[in-house]
Amino acid sequence: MAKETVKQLLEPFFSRVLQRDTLVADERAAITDAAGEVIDFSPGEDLVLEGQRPSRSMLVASGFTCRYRMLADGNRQLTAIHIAGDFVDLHSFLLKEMDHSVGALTNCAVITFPHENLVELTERYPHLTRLLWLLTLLDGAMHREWLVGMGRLSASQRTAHLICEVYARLKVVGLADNDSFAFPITQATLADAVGISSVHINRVLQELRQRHLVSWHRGMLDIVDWGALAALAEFDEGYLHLVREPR
Amino acid sequence: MAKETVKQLLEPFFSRVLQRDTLVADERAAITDAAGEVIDFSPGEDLVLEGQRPSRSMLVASGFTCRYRMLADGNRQLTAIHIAGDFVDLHSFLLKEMDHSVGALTNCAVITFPHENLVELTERYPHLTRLLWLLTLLDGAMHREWLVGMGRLSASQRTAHLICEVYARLKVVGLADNDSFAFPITQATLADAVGISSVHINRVLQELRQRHLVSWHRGMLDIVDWGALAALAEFDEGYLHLVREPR
DNA sequence: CGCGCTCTTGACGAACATCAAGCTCCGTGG
DNA sequence: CCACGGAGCTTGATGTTCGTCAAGAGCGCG
Repeated sequence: MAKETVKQLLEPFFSRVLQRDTLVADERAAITDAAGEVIDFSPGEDLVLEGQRPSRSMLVASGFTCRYRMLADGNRQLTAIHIAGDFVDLHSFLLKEMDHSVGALTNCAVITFPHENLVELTERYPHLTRLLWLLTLLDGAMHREWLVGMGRLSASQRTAHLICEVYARLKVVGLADNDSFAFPITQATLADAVGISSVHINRVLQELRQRHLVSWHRGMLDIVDWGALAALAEFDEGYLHLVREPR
Repeated sequence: MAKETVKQLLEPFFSRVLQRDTLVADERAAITDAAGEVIDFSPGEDLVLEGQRPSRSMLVASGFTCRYRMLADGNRQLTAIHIAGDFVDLHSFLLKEMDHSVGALTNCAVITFPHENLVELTERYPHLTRLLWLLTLLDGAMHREWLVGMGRLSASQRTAHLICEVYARLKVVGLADNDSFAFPITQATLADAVGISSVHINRVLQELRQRHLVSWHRGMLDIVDWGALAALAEFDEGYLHLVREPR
């Protein structure tokens, strides 16, 4: 894989990082050099499975992926949705064994980072290490936000919240504008993210449409009334920590 | 605060770390030296509040604490319960602003680590940095586990799961044996952790007692039938990553 | 044209919230 | 020693949210 191509694919990642801190040229180069193979996945394919011990971590260059766990009764629960610029399993670098699976929701391209390269980065670049660490802390912050919603918000509030979050994150990597973005996933997948049945997500979406908060057609999601949507969801983007400062 | 006292208070922390990796003497000393003031808290007091920008992170030496968020309707949702040996806000070192509060559930003692000392640790001790990082990844793993439960398990399953988790974690720091441990919190707090009402947690606990899974009296929790409890909760301690290996 | 996947709808039931009241336990002060 | 008060626990009645089951409609794709 040509280095120029990798640089291109890493653009969303650098956007995400530079939204929170700065990088010197040396650090940028070190990351680019640490990249390995690039892999494509189709919808429904798994990037990595629960129980596996990956020897590399994966960063989404394009498309949507999710972390999920299956339960005894066959139900599925997503714990994260990942977009371009996100590491999906950077934590496996230190946790070693995957405690969940990662699946592709759409066609997507993924950049791999061999763990031995990551070890070297952490040995040589303390500031870069803190930035990689920060990215996993952002995952944790999003987990907490989902957790609060799961425990105390209604199904329509959680659905609204998820839409707000995905929109806010897509904006950072330039994949959303005019209150609109491509969101080509099924209602069943959305239900698994929100923690409700696929029948109920359908009724929730009808409610959100009837209240003129969003419209969602052929994989394009339009936010009709951002203020009302965010108010319903009690959405406050603070937990995304979109502030550039020294880390 | 005498250094010997700090060493003593750090014992649960070292137990936790040494359950997952090894530490050389130099690293152990560096951590001990990085500790600052020790602070005591009473039940109901807050260690740190949402929106604050702490200049130090706190490690629980004894007692129980929790992370929580308040919602518009006055409801509360816990996102973590912390025991001796846990950092409650190590993430604030890099996230800077707290996106949730941390409260004391019982009397507790807390060791502080000024962020400037943590920066120095990360500049000088790459392996130690990875271990601190690992601890925040464990928080993330627990968040995911709670999330799956919130989305797809019943109230009694989630309650059983929480009990299993707390028990497994307390064992690591030597605070549980004979299937029994001190758990001096109110039913209302437990309800806020599980994401249900205080009326319903009461009924759930009655069910768990009647099914001879646990008993809970005067702040002592006894696990009567671990196998059945873990089966009900679909509890598998894998996500706690209790395996010693090089990180 | 027909097949399969996704979306939609209605009827019914289970899980859990809310409201309201009474109870137990335990520390405090007379 | 007992009366008092308050926090936490317990119980019953009732309503809402959401799950499950079952069937059908729309739609893209071969």
